[in-house]
Amino acid sequence: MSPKTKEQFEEIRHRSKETIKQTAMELFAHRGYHSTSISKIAEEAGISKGLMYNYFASKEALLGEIIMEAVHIGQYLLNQSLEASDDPYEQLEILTNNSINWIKSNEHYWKLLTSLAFQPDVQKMMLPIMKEHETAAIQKTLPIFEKMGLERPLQELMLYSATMDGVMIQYLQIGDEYPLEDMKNMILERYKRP
Amino acid sequence: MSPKTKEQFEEIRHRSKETIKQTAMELFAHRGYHSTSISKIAEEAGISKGLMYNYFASKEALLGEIIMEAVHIGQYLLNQSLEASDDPYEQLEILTNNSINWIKSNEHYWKLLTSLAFQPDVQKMMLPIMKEHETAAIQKTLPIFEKMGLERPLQELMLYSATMDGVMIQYLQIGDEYPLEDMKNMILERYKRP
Amino acid sequence: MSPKTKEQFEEIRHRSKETIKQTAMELFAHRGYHSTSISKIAEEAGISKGLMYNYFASKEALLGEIIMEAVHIGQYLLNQSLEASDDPYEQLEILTNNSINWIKSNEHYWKLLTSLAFQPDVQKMMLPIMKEHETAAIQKTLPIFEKMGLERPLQELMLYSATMDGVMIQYLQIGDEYPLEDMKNMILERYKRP
Amino acid sequence: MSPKTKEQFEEIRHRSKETIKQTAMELFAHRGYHSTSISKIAEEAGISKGLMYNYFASKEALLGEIIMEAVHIGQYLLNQSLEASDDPYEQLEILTNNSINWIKSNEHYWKLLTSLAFQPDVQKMMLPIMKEHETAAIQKTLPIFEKMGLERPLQELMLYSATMDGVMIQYLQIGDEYPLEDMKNMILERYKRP
DNA sequence: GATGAATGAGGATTCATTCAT
DNA sequence: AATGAATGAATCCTCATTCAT
Repeated sequence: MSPKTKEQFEEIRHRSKETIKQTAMELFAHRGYHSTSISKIAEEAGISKGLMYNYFASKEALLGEIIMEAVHIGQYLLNQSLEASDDPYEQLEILTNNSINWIKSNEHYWKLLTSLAFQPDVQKMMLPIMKEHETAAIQKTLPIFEKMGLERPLQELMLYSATMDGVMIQYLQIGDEYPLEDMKNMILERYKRP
Repeated sequence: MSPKTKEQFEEIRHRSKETIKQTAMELFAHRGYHSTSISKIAEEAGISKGLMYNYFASKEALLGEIIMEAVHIGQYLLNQSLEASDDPYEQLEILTNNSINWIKSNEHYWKLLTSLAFQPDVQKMMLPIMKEHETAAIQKTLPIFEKMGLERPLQELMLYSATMDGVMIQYLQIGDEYPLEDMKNMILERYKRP
Repeated sequence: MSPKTKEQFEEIRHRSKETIKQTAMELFAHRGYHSTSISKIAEEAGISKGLMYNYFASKEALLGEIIMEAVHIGQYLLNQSLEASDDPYEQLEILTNNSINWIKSNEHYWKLLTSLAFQPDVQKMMLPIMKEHETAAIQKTLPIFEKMGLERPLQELMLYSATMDGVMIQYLQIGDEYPLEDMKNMILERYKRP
Repeated sequence: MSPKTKEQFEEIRHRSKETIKQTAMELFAHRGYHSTSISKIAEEAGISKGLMYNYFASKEALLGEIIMEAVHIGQYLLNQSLEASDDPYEQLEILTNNSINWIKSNEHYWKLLTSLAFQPDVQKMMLPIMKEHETAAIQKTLPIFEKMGLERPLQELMLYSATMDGVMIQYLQIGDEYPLEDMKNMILERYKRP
């Protein structure tokens, strides 16, 4: 008889949103953003098409929230790595380890993000967010290479970042056969304390 | 007025196909595969929608031919680099230079290819081709690193390849501000004749 | 803390219904019946969507009640005008004045009613009510023109009514720039005591 | 074997567009703009839903073209009436006759236009067109009342126009039982040569 | 009385593809 | 070879209405 409390509604909303986001993320990652229909998401999430729109204003908005979540995780990961130590060599090792571990256990996210990063029509929406995030990431990461006393720290950072990107991308393409650990060790070999 | 010979017809057909492929490629690269309609391609190429289907069985087939072309160019590039010298250090330098130059002057192709490579729905179609090509490329490139006398030539090749991929991808994302030459030099620095 | 009496419940219920009706009426008038969603009405009225259905069986029923209210006001207006005098010239003057004043101070109602009156899909529902009301109105108004001793009182009534409708409609379309008073005076000029 | 000529395509296009416009106009008039779905129009016109969009960019664009057509007819009617004579009394008589005859034989158009004129959401689109047309109509019609030597020609024009609107609207509501001819004669009675 | 989550039918629109000429 | 009209399935999205609490 008594109506549901605000907290109950809050709880329901939260759970539904998370379910939808999770389902959508996996589908987007597996089949591509454009090739995943709202119908499919709803079906897979076990809800009605209409309910989607109770939680997300549009397919694009849903994607937006998923991306934001990934960006925030990325930021958290970076911050955590930097805070774990003051020594640049350790920082880089931790950052590299964290990144690779995170990728390994969250392939979905990265499959999705890379697929989006290269789709021109989606880029328009992601680009501002990504650019901002990237700038912040560079500013935070650059000190590592500066403290290492390298000659051209920015270039070193860029090469490190390109290599990490390349490795991750190839891992995503190839799968578990990819010698991720070997690659990681070879990368870290380069930035060893002299 | 003279009736066209079979060769002339072939020639016309070939040129039309090239025009369409070129147009489609640019549109795909600029706007994304899914966001580019057959109508738009036909319009841009100055032909009718119907004629498109005279040349290509489907939108997917058109995409397929574009991809194949890129793959062949990649193979040609690799072969050329390898044939230019017997010395592994020179070979790698030439290969690296060729790759980077080719990317710089054919951004369209690579934007498209990378965008496709990460779209799961397109991957299904590309993957067999790409896998085969990749295997062939590894077989051809591996000797370079072997001849260099490196400890683990395959891993070195994979890291080289990942780094090149990462650099190219970042260049495509960032554009002319990206220090492509710097990156190239830093990469080659690593594989210097001892 | 005293339990509410039946009358108090009735009173609360009545006030809630009035609030909803008023809100709905303004939204319908401003944005159109089809373009106004139940959600919007509920939100604007500060209640839940579900509660709406506690008061009104459907969107159509809500509309129906709004229309009925307007019809009743029209009837009241007409009766009041007729009762104010026995002299037909005075009666017509009062009726004309009342009508115009009422329109001026209740634009919402009339905007809505005219918009509805011309929407074929709504007409089906309104028509019986309107027809009945119209017949009653004619029966009540006709004596005015008969008492004036005009040759063809019914036709005179119809022309009067058409003119009033036209004036009101143009006023609703044009707004305060419309010379409503001038029009009124010109109309009354025609039905002056000889 | 030979492909269709440009003229043939032109002809087909023209016929299809007209069919769609005609069908849509009748449906809009009978059932209301919002209550008429593209599906229904296509079905009634005997074509596929998709074809609609080959000819009209959207439902709204289709409506727009129908409205423009009506506006042009109105302008033509007015011009023709004015050109038929120099005598204002004759001009008004011809205009009145023309208007009423046109309404009688084109109920659809006027049902649609009046229904649209009062739907707030459609108004946004129609208003600029209608306003412009109205201003032009007033400028053309005003001289009639001026030449008649009436005291306040603009007001007379407005009352005439309101009356005509009212008569037409009531005719549309009531149908053939409405004494259209009587009304017309009574109106013209007022503007008789002294 | 009261809430808002959930439904699902229906609507506008897009687009790869076919086909008569 | 060439055209573009025509199709219809699929897509995103809206919204009146129901219902468990």
